[in-house]
Amino acid sequence: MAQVPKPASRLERRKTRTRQALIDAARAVLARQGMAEVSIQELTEAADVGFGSFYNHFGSKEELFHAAIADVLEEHGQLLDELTAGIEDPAEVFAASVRLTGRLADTHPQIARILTRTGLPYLSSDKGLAPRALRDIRHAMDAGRFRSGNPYVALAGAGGAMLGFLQLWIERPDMVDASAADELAEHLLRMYGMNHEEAHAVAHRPLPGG
Amino acid sequence: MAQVPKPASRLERRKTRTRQALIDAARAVLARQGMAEVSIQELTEAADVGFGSFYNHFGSKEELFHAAIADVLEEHGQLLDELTAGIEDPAEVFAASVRLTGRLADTHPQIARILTRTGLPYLSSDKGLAPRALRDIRHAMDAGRFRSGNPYVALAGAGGAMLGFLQLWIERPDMVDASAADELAEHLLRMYGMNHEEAHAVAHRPLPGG
DNA sequence: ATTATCTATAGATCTATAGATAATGC
DNA sequence: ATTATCTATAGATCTATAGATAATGC
Repeated sequence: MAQVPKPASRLERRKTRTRQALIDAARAVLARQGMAEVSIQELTEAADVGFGSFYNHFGSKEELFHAAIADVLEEHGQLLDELTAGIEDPAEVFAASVRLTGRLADTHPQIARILTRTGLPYLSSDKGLAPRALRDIRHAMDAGRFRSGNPYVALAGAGGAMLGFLQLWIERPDMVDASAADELAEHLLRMYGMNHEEAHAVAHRPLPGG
Repeated sequence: MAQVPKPASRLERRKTRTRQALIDAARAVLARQGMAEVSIQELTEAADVGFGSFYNHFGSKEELFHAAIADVLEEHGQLLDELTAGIEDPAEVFAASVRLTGRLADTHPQIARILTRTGLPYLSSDKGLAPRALRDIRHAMDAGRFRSGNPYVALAGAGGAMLGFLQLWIERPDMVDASAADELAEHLLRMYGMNHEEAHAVAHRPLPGG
């Protein structure tokens, strides 16, 4: 579902469709259960694709799941880029990303579940969400909005806290809501050195995209 | 390895030993690879136990891995309880737990790896580390050391940040060290409402147990 | 003519159980 | 005599490939 340059020939398009059907099936599985509890057979059936076609696209189940996770991370990363494109204050860009990602448990439960299940090891990936978050943190540090420090450590902390928050929301939906995501953003701003007032203000400005 | 009342008869002791051998083998596997990539056969061989004995103790691989994770969480939870037993200030108890847990990547790499691989879903478990962390957070809130709020949300954030930190240390050991764990604790204290000075002080007091 | 997809299957696991063996209890 | 462990194996998957079919390109 992550956006890609349009395929050239009809043959290419068919190939892409088959591949995406497999990825979509893998995403559905990832949101529900572990990658272990599914056979390639079941995946191709869910994708409505012949069993043998699987090997035209992926060498193993792991490869498919990896592609599916990359697809999810890229999709959400692009969405965040679009929604925050108009924001000037780099601290607010970061805060808005946190608030929007925190809301995923409600707005895009599939993505939220995939993130909590598989996200941690991707916090130091060079594709998807991690490099974007790193960029935003660096911008905020350079602009003097965040106390400067090691941006990787900052990212690991913020990203981990985000995943913990989503995990809680998914497991105990009665205990968390969208305003809690705003508070999480506020907390993280404070963690990066902002004072209480300003952190509160920045984390409660109007949010793009609803 | 988590401590248990001593077994009664010699028969009981033998049974316990077999069970623990399986759990230890599972822990070694969990630190290295996913639970999927190992057969029961390989686990019993690693434990030096007859294949059939597995089913005397566990109904499935998942059951064994669950027991192994509980074992790890309980072991580290007990260690933290012992080491922080002499600390009066509840904020310092919390900070010391964070600092000690952050150091696991260096002091107990197996435990650290197991936590990053499997810890997130156990953040709302009622056994192991989660209930202890919740207790400490509540104490600190009751004592007015932390700004009060929803302790579950606080735990999810802190626990997630911890896991992200361990993940980073494991993957990029050049980028993190023990003092970074102290800074993480300081950041979390700030997140819970402490001012900069005091957070710094509390997160840098002498640490029990080395 | 080329390329992707589909169907069918051989061979390789892997799990769960049955029955035999060894250790402990009394 | 009882209980746990061990060995061996039947049956059930599951993966990877070979060969046939269908769709597209030229």
